[in-house]
Amino acid sequence: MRDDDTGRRVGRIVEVEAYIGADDRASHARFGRTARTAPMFGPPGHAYVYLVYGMYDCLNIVTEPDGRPAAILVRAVEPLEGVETMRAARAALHAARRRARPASANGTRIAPRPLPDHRLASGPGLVAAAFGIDTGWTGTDLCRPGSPLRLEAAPPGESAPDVRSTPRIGIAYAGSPWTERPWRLVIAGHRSASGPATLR
DNA sequence: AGTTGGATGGTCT
DNA sequence: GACCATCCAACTG
Repeated sequence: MRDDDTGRRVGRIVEVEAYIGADDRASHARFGRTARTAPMFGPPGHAYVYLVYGMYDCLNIVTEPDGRPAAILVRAVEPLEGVETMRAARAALHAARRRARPASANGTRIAPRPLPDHRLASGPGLVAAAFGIDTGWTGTDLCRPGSPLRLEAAPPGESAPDVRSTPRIGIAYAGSPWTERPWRLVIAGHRSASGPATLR
């Protein structure tokens, strides 16, 4: 959840990916400890946020003890509270993208279908956009009570979700066996998971 | 419903 | 100078 004067935003993490160790050829840590990846080397429970494709920020949770590079990429979140704040935060991104692309050849533009609440944060770049997270959040303690950005336990009594594992997304460059490692974890069939409906 | 190409800038060789 | 832990509009069928 994000809990500060920008508006309280709460969501349930429904999809993550694990990047573990310097030998993981899909991990940023494959280059060793650099200025960018230093946060991955610990301490655990803190945020590692990076910019990808020049436009999208991605939120990671550092996992292993100090000195060992590992993190969990938060790929999708089910919005629970602060939906309007998330929508507004995403609007800025939308506007920027629309500016970047010229109108179609005949000049018409089809109005995009309104985005349903459950799809507001269904992708790693969208999670960061909806929660207003950028690289400046790197190092934030996500486990400290009262932190403006933090993890909370699931509500007590909530039944354990049906979690499925698949290969990780967008890492073809890593090669075998890293491309096949089943280190993407999703709540089975969840409508807020990333990707087209047919792949959820 | 599935595919394609472009935006965009930090990071690493 | 090449690549990229992405996303969406605009295509095709």
